[in-house]
Amino acid sequence: MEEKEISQAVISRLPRYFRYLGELKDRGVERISSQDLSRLMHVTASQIRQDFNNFGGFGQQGYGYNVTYLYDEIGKILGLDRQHNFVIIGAGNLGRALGNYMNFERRGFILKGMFDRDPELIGRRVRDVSVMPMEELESFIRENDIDIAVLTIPKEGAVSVAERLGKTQIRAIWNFAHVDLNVPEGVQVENVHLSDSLMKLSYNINRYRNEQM
Amino acid sequence: MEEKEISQAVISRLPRYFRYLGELKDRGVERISSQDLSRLMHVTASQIRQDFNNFGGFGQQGYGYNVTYLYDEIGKILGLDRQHNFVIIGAGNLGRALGNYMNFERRGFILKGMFDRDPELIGRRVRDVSVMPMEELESFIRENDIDIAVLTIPKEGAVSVAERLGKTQIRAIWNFAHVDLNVPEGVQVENVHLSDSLMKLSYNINRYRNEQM
DNA sequence: TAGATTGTTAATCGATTAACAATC
DNA sequence: TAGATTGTTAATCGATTAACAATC
Repeated sequence: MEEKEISQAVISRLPRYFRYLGELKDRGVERISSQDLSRLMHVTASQIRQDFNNFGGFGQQGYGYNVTYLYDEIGKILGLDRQHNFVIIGAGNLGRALGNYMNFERRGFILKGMFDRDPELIGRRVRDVSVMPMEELESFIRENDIDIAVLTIPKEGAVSVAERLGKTQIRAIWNFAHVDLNVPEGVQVENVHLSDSLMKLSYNINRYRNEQM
Repeated sequence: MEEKEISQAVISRLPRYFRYLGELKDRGVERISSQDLSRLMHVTASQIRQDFNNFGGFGQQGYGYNVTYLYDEIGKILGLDRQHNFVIIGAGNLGRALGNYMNFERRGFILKGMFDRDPELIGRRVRDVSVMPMEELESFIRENDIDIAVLTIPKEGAVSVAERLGKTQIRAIWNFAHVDLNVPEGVQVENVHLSDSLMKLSYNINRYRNEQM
């Protein structure tokens, strides 16, 4: 295919484009120019055109972009036209919250199983899956075509579980544990470090306070 | 104080430094050079020194950095030496999960109250606070010295709640709703868009798949 | 003192913005 | 056709990395 690598800065912006285009589509808007979209999203029109052109032109000179077409194309780029089966490892509060979050399913992310090492939680149901013991992790992944593992366990256990996952067919780990994971190349890790995010918030509160003084 | 603005790129890296330094501290390590830290964290030593020097020198030539001192200083920069009182708005699965997450308290973030518009949930207890009705939001914020609001409600309600919050003394919104908020200047918004993060993960899975072909 | 390592300036790299020719 | 707006090249800006003099 010989495509040049797209920078992660661009990728990070795609979900936001996707969201705005989805809203425009729902409102029945048929076409939009990069300038109108730029005003709506508070980014430059130049950046919008550059971003889209990383993937080949989606627009038409003198017309703009067809909303539905662009929405679909970005969806495809993000892989939302495929089904992704996932398991959640860690059936605590956060794991159950994510398991219950229905919107993922709408985007093709299907919860297939949940795991926990706490015997208390085994058998407990979250939507239509029940919590399984950690011993069954590898066989379940193998037999259910799982490609994403969501890690919602404390950081102490996360590193060794990630190591186990690295030996399976899993393609990606969505990591909520507050630790950096080591995985074989080819396994994607996307970190959601909530306390990092909260600290950034805290910095910005205090920065603003100081600027005012 | 006349300080030059620190870029958000630098700020985003501080919590990770803080985490690694905390671990080193716990392991009893007294000093570390930028080079050793760079190997540990897989970033360049140059970046580490540049980052720290944004805030004035924390190190000593020929010696390196004192771990405890550096840890404390970064903590102060992040505002972790102050107490931040917060409320959670939205007592669903995610709101309760965040409310139960004890580690925030260790960093000075104290849960003071929870709110929901669902009468079913009013009075329900999460740790030592109970869920209050939305009508009480403003008075509670005023009377309890709240400076952070955590938004864990569906996107439909989030925009109007953010508007209400903008009129209070609140200094920051930690936004889990999948929508961009409009707030007065001086109110910080830190977004945690989980589905954006999942989409990025999805992109990277498929990118890697394509590269192999 | 000599060696180590920072703080800081300079060079490079990458990402964003501006400009405009191509074209619908 | 004329006007609008993209696709794309060039210019600018900012962030990262390299280099080295200062200094502990």
